[in-house]
Amino acid sequence: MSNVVTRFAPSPTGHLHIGGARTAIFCWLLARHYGGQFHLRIEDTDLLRSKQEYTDSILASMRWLGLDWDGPLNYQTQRTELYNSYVDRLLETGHAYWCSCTPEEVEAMREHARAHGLKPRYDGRCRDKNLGPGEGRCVRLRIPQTGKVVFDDMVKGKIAVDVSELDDMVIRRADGMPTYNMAVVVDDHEMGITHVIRGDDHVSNTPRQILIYEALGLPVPRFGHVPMILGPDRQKLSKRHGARAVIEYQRDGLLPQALVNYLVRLGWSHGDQEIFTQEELIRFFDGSNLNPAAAAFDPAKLEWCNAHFMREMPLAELAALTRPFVEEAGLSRHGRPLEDGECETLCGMFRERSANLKDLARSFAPLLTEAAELTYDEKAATKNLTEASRAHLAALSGVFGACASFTAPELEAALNAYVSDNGLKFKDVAPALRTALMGFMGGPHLPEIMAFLGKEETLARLERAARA
RNA sequence: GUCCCCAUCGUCUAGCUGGCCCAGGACAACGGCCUUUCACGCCGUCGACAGGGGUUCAAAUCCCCUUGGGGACGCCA
Repeated sequence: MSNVVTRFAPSPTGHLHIGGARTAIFCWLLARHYGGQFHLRIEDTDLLRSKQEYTDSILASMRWLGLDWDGPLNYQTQRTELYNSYVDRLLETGHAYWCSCTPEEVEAMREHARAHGLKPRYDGRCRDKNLGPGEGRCVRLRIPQTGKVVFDDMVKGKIAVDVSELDDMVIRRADGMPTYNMAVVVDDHEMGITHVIRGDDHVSNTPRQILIYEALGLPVPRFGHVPMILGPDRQKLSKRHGARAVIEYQRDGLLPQALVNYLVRLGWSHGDQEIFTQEELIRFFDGSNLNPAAAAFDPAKLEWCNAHFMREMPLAELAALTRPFVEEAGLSRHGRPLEDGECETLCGMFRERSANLKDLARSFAPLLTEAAELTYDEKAATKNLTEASRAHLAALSGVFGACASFTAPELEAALNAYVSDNGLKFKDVAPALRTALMGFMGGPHLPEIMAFLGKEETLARLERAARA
């Protein structure tokens, strides 16, 4: 396969959702795999619902996901002249004709057909009237009366539809605007699209579009219809499934590479491999191994995937991405923003305990409040801050106070010395120490916590807990 | 109603040129190990070829039917 050109054609009537994002990813990967081109086309012909802010949002999400596109952005509006030149061509060659039927009349035909158990379709009554343009007249495609439209779908295989299932569809409305199928064919041809990958709700449009290509004498591109994404309950995906816009995942602290990885695996596979780098995705995604069955969206696996990437990525990178969430959470250190090094240290300490950047940032909170502000988990305090353990905390305050450099190794050595010198076991003091330092039974290793807190803050926490 | 598409563990899937599959991996769940805690990690358990007919020495893999899902039948996109 050479010279692969794909496209993603969203309508700017909302933010980019995960279904569209997955389609875009597939298109992008196919183009990148074959060293071809990936174009973006904004289908904004729905004037009422299309908004510039949605176009901007979709573009922002595309960039965030790392899906760069080639060439200029294409808008469908203000190309009616182009579309109509193709319609004219069809009219001239006899592949299309003017129709004076009103929408009401057509609706009546459909009702009639339906009532007789037939396929509701236009009966072609204006086919041979040889009408010209006129008020209220639309243009219809003159489709073959017999035969089948057959195409080999990249994901579903051979699909055949008898032309009797189709009718002479409108390609130009009475108001002069092209219909969707007409515009898509013209655009895809003009853009040199070789592979059309889209949601499988378009399979039934495909034979119609192929008929237009054939009437125009244009080469028909390859089609690939990917199944829609279902909710965890196997129903059509909706907001209540936690399946939202890409921008929302971004706000919740998901990593784009994790979302991409998860979405790609939903409907595509490469053996048993679960985690891919972008390079691997490009190398392996050749348009095969696409699953023809619909897949259910699983938030739990997405979360696992994200947690995985958070653990694997370079710490400095993670820290840079986490910082905005720290600020958003209103966290600071002694009233000043975190330094890069501090943020990185905290990320290293907490990253394997969080599944997204937002939670990661929030998990820093216990280490960023003042000793007096730290809240104790009631159960932990009752259980661990006993009279005996409080005495240990007071003693430990002196032990740590004597540490000069206050580094984790030094603190660990001091703590171990205290334990063994007093004939204790580590667990005789650890729970109390943890409660005093974190406020609850969770978090990183004790010496690391103290090293980050620093001598003053550490002692303040020990003393406060010892008094409690 | 008509047409099109789909069908392996709860979920994502491997398998699909039939035998290596009394079906493999991952997420989730559960149990254990590690461990001061929470996690991570590691080990293990539970768990599926929708049903019925064929074809074949042999079927998850091929064919048919049934059932169950989904989609489409607009001068919407």
